[in-house]
Amino acid sequence: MTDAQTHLLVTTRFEPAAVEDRWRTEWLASHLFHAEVDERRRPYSIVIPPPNITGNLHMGHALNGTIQDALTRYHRMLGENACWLPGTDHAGIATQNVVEKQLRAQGLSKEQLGREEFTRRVWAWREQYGGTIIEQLKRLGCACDYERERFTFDDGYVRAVNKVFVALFRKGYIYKDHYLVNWCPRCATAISDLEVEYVEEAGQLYSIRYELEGDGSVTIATTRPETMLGDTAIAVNPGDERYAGIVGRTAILPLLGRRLPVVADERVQIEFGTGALKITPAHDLTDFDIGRDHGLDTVQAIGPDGRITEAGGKYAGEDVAEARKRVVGDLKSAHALEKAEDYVHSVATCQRCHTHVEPLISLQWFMRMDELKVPATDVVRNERVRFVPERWGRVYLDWMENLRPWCVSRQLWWGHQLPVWYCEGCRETIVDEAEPRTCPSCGGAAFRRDSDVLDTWFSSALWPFATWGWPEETPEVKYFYPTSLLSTAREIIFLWVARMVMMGLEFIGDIPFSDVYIHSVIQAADGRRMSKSLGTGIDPLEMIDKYGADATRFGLLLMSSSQDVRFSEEKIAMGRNFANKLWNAARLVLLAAEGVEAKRSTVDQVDRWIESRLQRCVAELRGELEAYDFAAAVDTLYHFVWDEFCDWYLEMVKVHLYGDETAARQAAAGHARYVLEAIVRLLHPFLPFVTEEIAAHYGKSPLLDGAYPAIDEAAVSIADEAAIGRLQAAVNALRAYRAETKTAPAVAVRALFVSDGTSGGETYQTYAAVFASLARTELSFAGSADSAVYVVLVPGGRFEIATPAVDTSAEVARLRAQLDKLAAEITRAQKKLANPSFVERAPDVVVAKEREKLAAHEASRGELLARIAKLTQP
RNA sequence: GGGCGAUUAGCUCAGAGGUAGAGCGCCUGCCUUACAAGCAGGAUGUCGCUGGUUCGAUUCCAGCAUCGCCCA
Repeated sequence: MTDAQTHLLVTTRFEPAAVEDRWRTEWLASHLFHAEVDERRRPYSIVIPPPNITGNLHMGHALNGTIQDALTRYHRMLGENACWLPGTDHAGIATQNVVEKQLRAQGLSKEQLGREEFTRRVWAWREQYGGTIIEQLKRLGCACDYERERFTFDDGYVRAVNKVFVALFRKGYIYKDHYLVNWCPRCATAISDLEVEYVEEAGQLYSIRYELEGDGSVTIATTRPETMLGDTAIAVNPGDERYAGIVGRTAILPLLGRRLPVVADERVQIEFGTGALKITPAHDLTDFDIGRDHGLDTVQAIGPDGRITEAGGKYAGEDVAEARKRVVGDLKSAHALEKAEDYVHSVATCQRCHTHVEPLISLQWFMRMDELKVPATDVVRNERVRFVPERWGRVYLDWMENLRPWCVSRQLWWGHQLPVWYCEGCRETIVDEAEPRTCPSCGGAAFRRDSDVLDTWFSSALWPFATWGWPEETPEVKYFYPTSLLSTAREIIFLWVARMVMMGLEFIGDIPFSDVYIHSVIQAADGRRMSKSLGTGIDPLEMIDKYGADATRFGLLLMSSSQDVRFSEEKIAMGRNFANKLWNAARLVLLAAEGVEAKRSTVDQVDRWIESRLQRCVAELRGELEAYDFAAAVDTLYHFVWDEFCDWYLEMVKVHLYGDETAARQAAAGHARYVLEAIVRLLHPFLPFVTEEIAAHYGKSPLLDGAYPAIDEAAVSIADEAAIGRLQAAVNALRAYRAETKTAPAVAVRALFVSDGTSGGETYQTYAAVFASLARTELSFAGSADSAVYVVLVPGGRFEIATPAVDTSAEVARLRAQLDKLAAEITRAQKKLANPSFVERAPDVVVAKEREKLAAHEASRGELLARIAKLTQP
């Protein structure tokens, strides 16, 4: 016996930890996951949605990683040239915040260090911690092409970003403008709409009276009274009769005395508050639009530091909260405050630091989306880019329709600095990929670079092609682009997916991926969001430690769904149990089939049956994978392996494996090996470690280099399935009989089969040994039935069981109970068939099936009645 | 305010126009020589409510209720 076989023999429990470490090392050392351009093979490529370098693996990453890995391995085994490219995102604000926090702990600020030194520190931080999440993906078993790992801030990537910026600028899509942006006073930068989180807060709705010049007044309602310092008009809806008379008049701003025109605008909601709206163009988007359309003044009352500006008169320098208090107090004193009611409203906050966001007019760089979004909308509408589940395609389209210009500049130090220079001589703006030597306008040679950096998503948008080496014309771009799939979380639809599609179409002239799979959000077990701050997060690495990576992957896939799901540790435990089951099945087969090669055999009906079932399993599985239905795929395999292969096939085949006939033993062992090897390959994309470990025992590792089992329709046999199905039903009936009659496990039962003239008996005769082994029942097929007092109905007839100690009344009760059930079924079927509408309008197959059922039940009832009559004879 | 999704066994979730399923948990019996992370057997449901379509609805449609998510 070899060492490997000894190991098999003694390891009755699969221990993941050591096995996983060994294979991970082996796979990486042998460059198994690396893919090269190969025109002769069909490419299958995935670029990972790059996690932040500040990130740690959470459940979402783990699920997404498992999905991408399963698909990568699956396609690789289908013979495609699969490449899954990993990498990370430099994550502007997030990373800057992390490093600033670290500096603060040392009593330092980034201003003290200066930009250059600060950037150097961030790079140092990145060197130390930025690779964490990629290492964690390795623990999950992810078959990424780690040799191709990219970072959104590596040198080549910077070139791609600059090239894109310059090109879009030259096309006129990128421009500089004063516009209202979301400003985070704490982060001191503009942030995008998508980085704003709306939080319900208890506040107050203030009604403030503005006197009109001449006579009268108008009352407006606002939740932010301090913004009145920036008011430049009052607006009412033109259809609002209450205010028809005041349009065109002038109101006086309380406290400051500024004169405000009263304008009419459709955008004012008649129902809200009093129906009259104060207009603060510098601090509200609707007001900004109204102001622009009516040519109103813009007064910036709140500055970038979140404090009242000089325009706010005596309130200048106060922060927003203080100013609100004082303004309200002063309004009260001036009798301009009519009322203040409690009011719950949603407040814009910064997703990163939860500071209240101030809409602020500011000079920023914008990107116009009007032209770019047209083709990007088309490709989703005509399904060249397909969303799964498809409803997310509509979400994408809705968002695209309402796109506003994208503010791409950020006032940060960590990020892609704009490729924009200003001539120190003539103030000329020069946009180019490299610093200019001389000013094209004045010939000067001194420049100042724009200090802003680009929104992180500007660079992420290039990920599907910049990762393959663009703007170089690399073979990779040609071969692996468009990629096959982007698998991601739903919030990413806006952040990345949409922008990747626009950029891909613009710069490569083709879609970045054909499929977009949006995976489930995994919530905490109690239905809350999984989050570190709530303490509801569960670390996938802990699950890997506890149950193994295979089990974690299996559980996550089982949880995945087309909707949100709650985390279920039970499902991971199922994965562990399943891996263990597979391991033990492999032990049985490999030890029993020692020295026998895998060899398909069709002599035995049981062998043909499992082959037929295997084919159905493969067909089902393939369909489910094509549909990205991972939970179903994993469930299909689970039940095939456990219920059919282990519980039935292996149990039945033991008769031969442990039997005396060499030929039958060899055939059975060869076929069992053949099926086991197919199963191992089928499971490999989901449970890579345990399957590799098993395959190594018969010298077929690495599995990735092998083929995925193909469908062989010819091997599906309805007749064999029917025959073995009857055998299973008969064994089940005998087991139920044993349980009902409390027959001790050690007691063998003797049963006489009496045929009802239909098929079934032949199989029972052939597999009498199976009954002995699975139901501890010795069958006979000839003899007298007279002594039989117990009856077990089975397909094709009945078993009559003679037992020395006959309990007639118990048996009659048992049969009567069966009779009751049958009677209910018969009544139901009769009723249905008696309904003329049913017989006329239901499909013929359905009616025929109902008739068959009725006939079968009536026959069984006959059997039962006869036995009861016999038993109750005096 | 607009949109999307959910409501099925004690729990977590599948499912499908034709007699309701899985895993876990529960009950009974088994350390049967692959596996007690196992084997065999068993119990459990007005499929959220109200209407409609249909021969037939838990499944399709409408409305309602409750919960969740996204967008504003």
